[in-house]
Amino acid sequence: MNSFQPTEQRLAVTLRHYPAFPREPAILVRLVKHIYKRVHDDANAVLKPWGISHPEYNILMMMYGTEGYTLNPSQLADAAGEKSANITRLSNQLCDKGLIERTASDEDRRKVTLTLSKAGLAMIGEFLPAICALLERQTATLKVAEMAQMEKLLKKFLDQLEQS
Amino acid sequence: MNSFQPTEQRLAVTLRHYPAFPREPAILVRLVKHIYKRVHDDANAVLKPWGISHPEYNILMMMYGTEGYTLNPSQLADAAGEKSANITRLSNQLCDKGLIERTASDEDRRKVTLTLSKAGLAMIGEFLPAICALLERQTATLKVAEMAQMEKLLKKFLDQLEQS
DNA sequence: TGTATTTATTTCATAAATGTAATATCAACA
DNA sequence: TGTTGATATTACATTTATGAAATAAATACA
Repeated sequence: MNSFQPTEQRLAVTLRHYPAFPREPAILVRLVKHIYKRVHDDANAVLKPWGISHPEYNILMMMYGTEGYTLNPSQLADAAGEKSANITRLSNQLCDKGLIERTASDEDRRKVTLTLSKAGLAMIGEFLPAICALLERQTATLKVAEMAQMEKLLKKFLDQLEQS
Repeated sequence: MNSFQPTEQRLAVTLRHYPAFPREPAILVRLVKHIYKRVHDDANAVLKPWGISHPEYNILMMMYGTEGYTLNPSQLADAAGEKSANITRLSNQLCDKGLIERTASDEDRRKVTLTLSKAGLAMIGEFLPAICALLERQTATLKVAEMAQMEKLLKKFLDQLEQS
């Protein structure tokens, strides 16, 4: 019934061929992949009317979530989970669209300061209702306690990933 | 201490700016993104000695997990969660490397049959121990019950994503 | 049979992501 | 002060992913 079944089915066969294969970890990794792809596609679809992509949205939201709407590329890379080369490209795009502004920092001239522009702030105000609706829809059947539980478990998973 | 903190911190500020923003759903989506990136990078690193990428690995494993090691591109797209254009490119690469074979189907000549080659099967046998070790490491701190719980919750999440 | 529809796959143009190297500034300290 | 090493950012080349259109075979059915 769901898109995961073909994947899960193949894992069962894999286990018959290779019994040492760790089923649970593999299931989790594959579920995460499926979910990520879906979430990514959905976000792109919702954002299309504003002409921005999901990664661009993430950048904008990380700036929106920063006091003063200002940070520099390396902080942005951390917050958005993108590599620095991607940050350069994405912030160029957003500059071209007039949504953020780039200025050289005075104290440390290696640094660059990125700030949300008025237009960027305005656009966020426009698409946020659609994004909120999407997020609500995507989790409509999940109970609050389930989401909290998932958050806890995913954080533990991420922690372990980063240590290993 | 972990890479998610900057992201979570920004979500807190976002909520002050825009209280209607659904915190839990947003947290989950961002955790999934972080986890996926990490898992993807780790797998690429482990597979590098064999000269294959994570998506190529996924293709090979979906074939390994199929009776007769044979399927056609559209089944493969479903199982691997890749778009069909990607399947063409990836299966071309794997053909070039001699890991899979492509033949025209007799019953339905629109279809193409992809089969794991002897070399492909052999390579899987070689890298599986390293992959198993990776999966075990990545989930070392997770208890069996926690993984089972996460599987259940992630499946429910994915189901909802696909219906909305 | 002939025509229209649907399904399977690929091609091609474009966009997105990544790794590596290059550039520039800063900090430390002899 | 000058030199060294570290850090921040960007540029460039390459790989990877995607969407949309093209091709070709199967199916439905008038």
